Amino acid sequence: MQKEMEKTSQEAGTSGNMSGLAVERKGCELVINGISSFSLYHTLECGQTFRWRREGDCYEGIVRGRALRLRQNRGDSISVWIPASAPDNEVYDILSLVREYFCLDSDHAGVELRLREVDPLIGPAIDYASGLRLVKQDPWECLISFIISARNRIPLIIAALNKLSRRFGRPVAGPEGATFWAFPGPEELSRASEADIHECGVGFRSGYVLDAARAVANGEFDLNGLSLLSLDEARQSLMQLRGVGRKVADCVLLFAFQRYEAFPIDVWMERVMRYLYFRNEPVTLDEIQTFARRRFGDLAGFAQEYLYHYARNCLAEELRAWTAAGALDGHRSTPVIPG
DNA sequence: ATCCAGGCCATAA
DNA sequence: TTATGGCCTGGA
Repeated sequence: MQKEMEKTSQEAGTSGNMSGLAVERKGCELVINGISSFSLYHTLECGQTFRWRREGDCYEGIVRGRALRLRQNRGDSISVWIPASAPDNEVYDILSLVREYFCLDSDHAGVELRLREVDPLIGPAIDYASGLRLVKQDPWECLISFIISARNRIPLIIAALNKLSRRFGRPVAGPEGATFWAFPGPEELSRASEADIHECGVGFRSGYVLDAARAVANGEFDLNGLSLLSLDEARQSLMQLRGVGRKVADCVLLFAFQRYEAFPIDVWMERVMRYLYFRNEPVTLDEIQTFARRRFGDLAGFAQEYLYHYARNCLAEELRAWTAAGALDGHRSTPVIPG
């Protein structure tokens, strides 16, 4: 096993991106050192995912049907729980899963550096959440998650996704005898009735979820095929699904298909962009989109996550006061006419 | 109580 | 093509 890990470390170090991961197996955990700028907290609590949960100083979740438990160590290092008696090949699978999901081999410090260079205003957001990485989510779970996110709140979204998993997903053995519930696949969900889904707290989006499940399950909608399309084509394709508009489509493309040029704009992003970049200028949503793509280019998605997370956690009061003061009135494409 | 929260859809001009 | 109202739900 030690040899296998050394080999892994070497491969990572010579893979062309100089990631230089060093992996070590220690009893029940796999320690991964030398990650290029990594914060488990910011990565899992910035809002891109919904189903990871914090347990003490660990985060637990399911990736590709496997239960994972992770902990951040000092510096850019994490530990991954592994069964003490796991054979080498299983440990290797877990390592591969974590590496891929968190994109551990990417030069994230370089991403942060480039963003700071192209935009001085984003500095504070990166200072606050340095190590925030975009993860590689399962496209199906990501799609349903963001359909449910429409006109909804995070605690309710989480509750709905967990209920769906508990009811329609498969149980997965986790650390220390714990049971995790995998998110149900399109086939499993397509066998549910709209009433079943509604009972999970999905609300008026229940029909959208069931439609999507059926379309994907019967092959009418090719989710994996999206990776072959251009960003615009893939977005148009996703938006043919009921319940999927521009914002939800961009979230799926960014979080599941690594289309880092995507820049999803929700109410928080609209507020923070107007506040930081267009303080007293009238701009439309489209103009904000265009501005972001031009300024951040192929790193727009990263910029979006830093700004979104920063806005919610650091600027909430400021933004509330600003909008309450009527700052947005008259600064949209169509001014509100009283009376 | 009324309002609103990580949008989208169906109408209407 | 762009502007409005309504929508499950539950917490303030």
